[in-house]
Amino acid sequence: MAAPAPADKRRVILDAAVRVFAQQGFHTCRVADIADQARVAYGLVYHYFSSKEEILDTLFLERWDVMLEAIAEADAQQRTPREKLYAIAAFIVDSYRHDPELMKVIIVEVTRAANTFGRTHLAKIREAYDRIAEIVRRGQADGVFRQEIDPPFAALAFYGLVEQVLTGWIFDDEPPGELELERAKTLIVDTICRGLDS
Amino acid sequence: MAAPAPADKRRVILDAAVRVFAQQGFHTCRVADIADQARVAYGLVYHYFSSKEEILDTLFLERWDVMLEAIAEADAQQRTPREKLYAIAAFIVDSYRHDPELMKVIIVEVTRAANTFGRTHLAKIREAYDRIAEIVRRGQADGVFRQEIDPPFAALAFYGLVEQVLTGWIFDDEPPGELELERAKTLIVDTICRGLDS
Amino acid sequence: MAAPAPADKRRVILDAAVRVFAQQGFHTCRVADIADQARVAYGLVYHYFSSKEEILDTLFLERWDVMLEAIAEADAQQRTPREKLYAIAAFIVDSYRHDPELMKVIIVEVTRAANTFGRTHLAKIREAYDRIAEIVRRGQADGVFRQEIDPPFAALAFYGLVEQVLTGWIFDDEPPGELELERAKTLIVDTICRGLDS
Amino acid sequence: MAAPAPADKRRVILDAAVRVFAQQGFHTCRVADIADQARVAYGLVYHYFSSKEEILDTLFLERWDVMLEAIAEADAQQRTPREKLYAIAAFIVDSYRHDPELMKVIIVEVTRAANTFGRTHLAKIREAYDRIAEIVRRGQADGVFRQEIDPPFAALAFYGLVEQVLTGWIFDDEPPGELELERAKTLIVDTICRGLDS
DNA sequence: CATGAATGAGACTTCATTCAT
DNA sequence: TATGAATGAAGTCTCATTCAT
Repeated sequence: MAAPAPADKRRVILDAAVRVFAQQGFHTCRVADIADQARVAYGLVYHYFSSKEEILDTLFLERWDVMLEAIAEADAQQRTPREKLYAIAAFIVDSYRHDPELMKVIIVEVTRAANTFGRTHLAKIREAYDRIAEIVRRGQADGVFRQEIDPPFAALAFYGLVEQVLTGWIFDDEPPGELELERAKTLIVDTICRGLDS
Repeated sequence: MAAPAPADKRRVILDAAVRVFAQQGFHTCRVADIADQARVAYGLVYHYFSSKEEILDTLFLERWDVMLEAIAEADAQQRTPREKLYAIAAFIVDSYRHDPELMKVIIVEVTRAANTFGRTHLAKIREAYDRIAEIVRRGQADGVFRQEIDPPFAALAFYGLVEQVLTGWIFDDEPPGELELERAKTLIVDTICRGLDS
Repeated sequence: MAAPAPADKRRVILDAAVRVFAQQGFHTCRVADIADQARVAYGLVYHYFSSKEEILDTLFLERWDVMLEAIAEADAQQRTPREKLYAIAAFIVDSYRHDPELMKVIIVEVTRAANTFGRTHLAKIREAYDRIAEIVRRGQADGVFRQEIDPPFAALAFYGLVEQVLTGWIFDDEPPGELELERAKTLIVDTICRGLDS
Repeated sequence: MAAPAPADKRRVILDAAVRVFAQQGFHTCRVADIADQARVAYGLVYHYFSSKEEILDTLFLERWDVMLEAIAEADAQQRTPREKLYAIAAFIVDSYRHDPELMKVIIVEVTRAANTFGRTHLAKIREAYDRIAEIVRRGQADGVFRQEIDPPFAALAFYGLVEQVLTGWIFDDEPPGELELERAKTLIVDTICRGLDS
C-alpha cells in the first residue's frame, strides 16, 4: 500500500536537466548526464523529448510563460508604475531564490545564446521587454515618468539591471542571503527610477 | 609596387575567428571554418594557437585590456563622474560601431558564459565593474551622486544597461544607424544618472 | 534451429583486435580497422573500451593471467624442476599453436614495448619471471640444479629462449609444423638444463 | 681563435635521436623533439634525413654493422667456441655500458618490432644469428659442443639470453653497476654452455 | 513505457613533410 | 646549409540519436 514512486518521468528528466545544464552548461553536458542525474534509462530521454535542444526549449518556455503572466498580473493591478516594476523585480528575484539553477539556465543558456536559442525565442523574450516598456509608457502618460527616455530603452535598463544582478549571483561562489535578495528588489527599482544623481 | 601581402597570419586568423564566432557561435563553428575564413591551412591555426579556446581567450583579453585602459583613462581626466561614465559608454558604443562582430563575440561567448569563459575570465571582467564602481564611489564622496545606492550595484546598473543595449543591437536584424549610436551614449548616462522618475 | 548469433560484441571486438594488432601492429592500425574486422560500428569499440590502449591491456591481462595460472599449476605438481620447466614451455608453445596471433601481439606489442605497455605491466611480467626463478631456486635446494647461476638469471635464460623461439616463428614466413612445435618444447628445456657443452 | 663548434650536424641529430627514441619511443616522439634535443632547426632534420624512419634505420645499421664486425672478429681469433661466445657477449654488454640508450633503441624499436623495422632489417638481424650458429656448428664439429642441439637453436638461446639481460636492465629503474655488467658476461656464457643441471 | 546496446558522422588535434627564404 | 612557417592528411575519441527487445 506504499505510495508508488511519483514516476512522472518527463518531469523528472526536466528537473534533472536543469541541474545538469546549470552545472555543466548546455553545450558541455551530454544527454547521458541528464539520464544519469534523472536516474532514468538513456533512451527514455528520447521517448519524451526529440532532442537535447527540445529539453532546453521546454524549460525556457515553461518558465518564461510564467514570467510573462507575472508581468501581466503586475501590470493589471491598480498600482503605480513603480510598484509594478517592483512586483516584476520581486518576481524574478523570488524565482531565483526558489530555483537558482533554473534561472541560471534560462539566463545563461537561452537569453544570452544569440546564435541559437536566443534567436529562436527572440519574440518571446522581447514580449517581456515590450510589456515592461508598456508600463513605462503609461507611467510617462501619467506624468510619473519623464518623457526623455523612450520606453523600450527604459525597459532595457530595467531588465538589464535585473539580469546583471542575477548574473552576479550566478557567478558568485556563495549564494545571496535573504537580506541581499530583498534589498536587491528595492535597489533595482530605486536605481532605475531615481538614478544615481543626488 | 603593389602592396605586399599582410602576411601576419596570426592576426589574419584572429580576425577570421571573430567573424566565424560571431556568425556561427563558438560551440557551433569548427576550426576548419576559421581556417577557411582566414584562407589558411588547417594546421596553421594550431601553429599559432594551442586550441580553439585559446583563440577566444586571446580575442577577449586583447579587447578587454583595451577597455580597461579606456576606463582608466576616462577616470584619469578632470571630469565630472557623469562625464566619465559618458566616456566609458561612448568607448564601448564606438567599439561596437567599429567592430560589431568582435563585441558580439565578447559579450555572447565570454562575458555571459557563466560555465566556461566567463568563469575563466571572471577576475578580468570584475575589474571593469570595480573601476566603474570606483568612479561612482568618488561621485558619492563629491556629493554628485546620492549615497543610497552602493557603488558595486551602481556599476551593475551601468554596465548592465550598456550590455543590454549592445545585446539589443546584436539581436536586431538591421544594424543601428549613426544617430542611434550617438543617442544611445547620451541615453545610457541620462537613464543611469537621472533615472526614470520625472 | 540455426545457431544463434554469438552477439557478445565485446568478445568479438577483442578477437578482431588480436588479428588487427598482429597483422598491422598496434601503432600502425586504426581503431576503424578493428571495428571493420569485427564487423561492428565504430562507436561500439568505445562503448566497451575507453581507448585503443585499453583493448591491448585487456588482451594482455587476460592471457597473462592464464599463463601465471599455468605456471602455478606446473609448479604445484609433484614433478622434477625440469618437468616443471617443460610444462611451462609446453604451455607457451601450445598457446602459440592455438592462437599465434594473440601470442604475437603479447610478445611484440606488450612484453617488448619498454616505453609504454611494457612499463605499465612490468610488475605482471616480472611475476612470471619470479615464479620461474622460484622453481629454479627449489631445484637448487634439491641439488638438481647447480648453485652457480642465481635463479633470477636462470629465469631470464629460460624465458628469453622461449620468447626468442616464438619470435623466430613470428618473423618466419611460414608457420612451424607440429613436429617443430613439439621438438621446440624438448629442445628448450634440454638447452637450458644441460647447456651446449658436450 | 676559439675552436668552432664541431658542427657535424648530421651526427648531432643522430645522437639526439638516440636519446629521444630511448626516452619517448619511436612512435611517441615527434620529429620536433629530435630537432629540439639537437638544438637544431626543425627543417634541418629533413635536410639530412628523408624521414623519421630513416633516422632509426641509420642508427640501427650503423650499430648493427659494428656488431657484425665484432662477431666476425671474435670468430676469427684462435679461441675456443666458448671464448668466442664470451667475446660476443662482452661486446654487447660493453655496448650497453657505453651507450645504454642506443642499445635500448636498437632492441626495443628495431630488433623486436616484428611488423615494422624488425621485418625491414630481418636479413641483417638474422645474419648475426647465423654467425653465432656457425660458431656453435664448428664447436660441435670440434666435439666441444654436443650434437643434440642444432646450431640455429643454440644461437637463439644465446642471443635470447643476452637480449633478455639487456632488457632487464632497460626496464630497471637503476642502471647496472660495473660488477653486475662483468658478472653478466660470465654468467651468460656459463649458463648457455653448461646449463642449469648440476 | 522502458532499456541500453548500437550506430556513425563529425570534431579536435597532431605531426610528418614541404617549401620559400 | 639553415630556418621555421605552412600544409593537410589522418587518427582518436565523442556523443546525439536510433532501434531492437
